[in-house]
Amino acid sequence: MADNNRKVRVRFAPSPTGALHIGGVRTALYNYLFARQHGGDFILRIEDTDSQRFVPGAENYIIESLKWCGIHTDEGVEQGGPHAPYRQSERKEIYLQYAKQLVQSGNAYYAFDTAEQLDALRKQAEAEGKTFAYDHTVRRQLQTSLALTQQEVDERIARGDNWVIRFMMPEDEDVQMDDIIRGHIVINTKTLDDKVLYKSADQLPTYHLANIVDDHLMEITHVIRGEEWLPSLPLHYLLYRAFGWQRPEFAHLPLLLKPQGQGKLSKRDGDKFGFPVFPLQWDAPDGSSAMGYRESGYLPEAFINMLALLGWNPGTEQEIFSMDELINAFSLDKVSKSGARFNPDKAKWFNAQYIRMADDQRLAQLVQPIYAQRGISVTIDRAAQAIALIKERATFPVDLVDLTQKLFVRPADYDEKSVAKFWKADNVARLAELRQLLEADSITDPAAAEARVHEWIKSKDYSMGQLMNTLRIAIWGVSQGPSIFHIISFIGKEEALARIDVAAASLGQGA
RNA sequence: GGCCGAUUCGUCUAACGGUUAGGACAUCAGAUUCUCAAUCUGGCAAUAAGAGUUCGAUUCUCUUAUCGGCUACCA
Repeated sequence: MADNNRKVRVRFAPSPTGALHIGGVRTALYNYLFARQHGGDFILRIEDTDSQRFVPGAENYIIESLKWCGIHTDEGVEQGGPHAPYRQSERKEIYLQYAKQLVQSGNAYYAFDTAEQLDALRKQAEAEGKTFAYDHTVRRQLQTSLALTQQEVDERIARGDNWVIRFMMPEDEDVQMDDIIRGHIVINTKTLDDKVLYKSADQLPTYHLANIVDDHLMEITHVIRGEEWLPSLPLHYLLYRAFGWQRPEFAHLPLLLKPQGQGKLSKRDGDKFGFPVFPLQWDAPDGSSAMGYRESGYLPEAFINMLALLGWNPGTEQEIFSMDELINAFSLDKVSKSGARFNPDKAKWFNAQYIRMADDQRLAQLVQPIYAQRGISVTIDRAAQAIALIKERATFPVDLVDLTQKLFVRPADYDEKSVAKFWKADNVARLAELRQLLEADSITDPAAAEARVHEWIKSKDYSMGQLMNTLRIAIWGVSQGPSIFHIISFIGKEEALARIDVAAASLGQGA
């Protein structure tokens, strides 16, 4: 059915009902990767056909999120394009004519039931232990254009009665469908109901109609969306057939599951799991706010890499992928079929890998505000040098500052445990000797200085671990951290000697 | 309830009828280091259950179980 000569065009079509969660971002990402790999277009369409659930700011949030992720749209609400507008609320007029076309062709009908009447029918069915379905068994008994005369229908519409247009589902037909990820699927229409295509409540189409019409008009070739849409695939197939349109290929992605508990990840989950579910911080109109990956210190490349591997894998053992590598390696038939629960630890690991690979200057820029916040003034170059010393031990940008802070500011206090362990009379006396040695040394080359000091310690038959840690406490405040000679060479000899003196004055001679 | 989908280490996954069922994260040891990380080495750890088909099933079929989705004038 799909014509392989058509240029690949895919869309990400979120509903602006709140922040985009990571499942949505992943759907966008897979669409983007697929488009780029095939030299096609990636379109951002906003499906705001639910006036009740519309949330101001959500659309902008979606756009900003995609930008941060490095997912570039070719056409969409922001930059426009040949099929503008890309916001369904601005395409209102289009849908009604298509809905009417379906009525005319005998594929849909008007229904005049009120919400109360439908409610009553559902309650009644429930009381009988059944589930009410608006389908072929009832559509001729209810107030529909199938049961009423043309004249009655015209009158009701003319006098302003509420009406909807419903799809007329075939009574008993096996719909044969193909999904790129799931293969062949068959569903009998007996189990399906007559879905509303056009709503009276807000004079807008439902998702089903708007989606098919727009995908057709926008020449979408592949629909890549979440698995929650699988049940409506037969309806969509039938709609394409009713219109006589060429339908796109479909791929239904496995869902992202809640990290704990059960169910699919939802927007309401916010960051209650101790890590974000949103790409960017989301300040909801109700005043609540949820953390984002960006604000938590994730690099967008790490975030994307982690997300790409959640439900897809290249079949090789490669795990670190740049966006370009992803575009190259991505393939829909390597997308897994089952839902994925993601692992916060693995996400952190990815971030650490990317911090390690990141350019020192870039990290210094990124972290500059944190230094400033702590009242530490450093140049980018100096910060970059400091970061180079410790970046392989950082997971988040804030770690870079934590780990380098004392390169710029003397230790404010001395770690109790370290002091108890190493700040002893013997060690302190030897530290005084070592101080003299250092004073006489140039310490321009950390490795050479280290070699000289180590040799001296050995010649004196002192304990390496004891003395070096005593020195570390004096200079660094705690018995952990980067190479002490790198520290000394970074802060300079004068500062190092001063720190030894300060420590001696404040910690005394030791026990 | 009905319909649809899924089911490999704790987690993400590889193995498209023949492997000692592989990797990564996490975890636990050891090595290394001036310390802490990082790094390296090694360990623990899985085919939901039961029937078939087959010389041979993680892989194909069926049943059961479990999980998930949908079942709105929401998307």
